[in-house]
Amino acid sequence: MSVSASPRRTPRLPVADTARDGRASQKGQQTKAAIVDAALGLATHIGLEGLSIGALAEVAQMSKSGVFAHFGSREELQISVVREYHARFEQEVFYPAMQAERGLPRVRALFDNWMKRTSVELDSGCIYISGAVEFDDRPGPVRDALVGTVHTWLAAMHRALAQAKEAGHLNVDVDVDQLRFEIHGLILALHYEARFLKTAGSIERAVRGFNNILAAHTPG
Amino acid sequence: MSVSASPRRTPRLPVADTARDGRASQKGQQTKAAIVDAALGLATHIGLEGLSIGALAEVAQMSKSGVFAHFGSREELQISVVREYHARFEQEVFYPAMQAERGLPRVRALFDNWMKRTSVELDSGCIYISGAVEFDDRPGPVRDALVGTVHTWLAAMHRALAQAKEAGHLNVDVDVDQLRFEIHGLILALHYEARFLKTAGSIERAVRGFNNILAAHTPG
DNA sequence: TGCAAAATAGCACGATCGTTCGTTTATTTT
DNA sequence: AAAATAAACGAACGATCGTGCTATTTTGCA
Repeated sequence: MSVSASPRRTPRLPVADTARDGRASQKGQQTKAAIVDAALGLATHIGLEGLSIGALAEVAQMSKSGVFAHFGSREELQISVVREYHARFEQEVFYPAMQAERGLPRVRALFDNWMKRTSVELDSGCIYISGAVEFDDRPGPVRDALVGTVHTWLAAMHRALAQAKEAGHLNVDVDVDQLRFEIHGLILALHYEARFLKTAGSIERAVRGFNNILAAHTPG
Repeated sequence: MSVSASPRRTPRLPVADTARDGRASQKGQQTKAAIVDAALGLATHIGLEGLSIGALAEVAQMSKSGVFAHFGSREELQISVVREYHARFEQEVFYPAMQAERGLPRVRALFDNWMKRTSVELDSGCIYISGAVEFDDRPGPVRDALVGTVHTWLAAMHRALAQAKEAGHLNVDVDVDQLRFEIHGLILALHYEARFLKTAGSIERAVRGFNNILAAHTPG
């Protein structure tokens, strides 16, 4: 029987079945993971929209239909990529920073990791940024997934800032949302100028910008 | 004789011949202008990469080949769009601001117009930003055209800031490049949060950010 | 070891892509 | 007016796209 012989029209949705039971080593899961890994590599270079199943199959050394069967639709593939990116972002940026103590240290750690990721991936690009451009007025589940994960991340940043304020590391009158907005701008400028314009010293500019912002809002 | 019976291989290059002589009203020029206008409208919504000759022909109510003949290649079409966007950007943002007096007033005018453009075009998008994502690691003439016009604009902003410093409107120790970087970040954050995340109040955030930056670098 | 199920391949489809070519229609020049 | 040039069209090309089928192979379990 065919894999895609589901009721009809509905595109299969194999999705979040990362082995509900103990053994997660059904062959399929691990090839799917490999495909998503390759897809992420492609998507960071050419964007979620540029990601094609044919090119992906070539990279993964599989047939188009073999790749396709794992997702049921291109959209589902894109969403998987977004989720994978989110997971790695969390792993590289968020969790390590949570080991820094609450308040300014943690805020600094978050920003540092964020910046590091943005500048390390200068030859691969950030999906949160490229995806924003590709899906800013293209409604649908991919956009929803993107918005969701970005919101999650920005909310984490917000929380860290709010805690810094509570801890007295920031002035009492500081507007946390405003701070978050300005910090976000620094990252975006870093990404734009370093990756697109190839302007030297962008990382240092971002760091200085961050310090400028903090200086304006820290007591003393 | 056929229009496209040129030497062979070389894609025609009608390009920058906006009527070297007096009368610029060769029929072709004005349809080309109309096509570029329509192309710009499409490109701001779906990006330079999303721009297809088929879709453009439909919008322009012409045949695909009729549209194509005006450019000789898709790349040349994209470049034409970049140039047109640049021209309008200059007209809307740069020139009006040059009537404000040198120094801080002009800097403010430039930022205001830039912001206005970024937020007015919230449903259409900025090609300098979407193009940066689409062409950040895709070398070629389109990328070159984009980088060139963006540099031109950022240099203009830089100049205005330098003049403000000379005029004593900014502290003598201020780093103009740093300021420009941070201001650029505010615009990018505005574009990202307002257009993609649809966060309310982003414009006010950008304005406040701008004032914060200036406050940190103005005397008194 | 055998068998059902899952995973992958193969092939074909309709659509759309950029581009080429030959022809026809408009416009301009003589 | 005719002759010459420019502009626009229509059809076709090879490629690639996502997706739908049907086989075939591989896998995991009895």
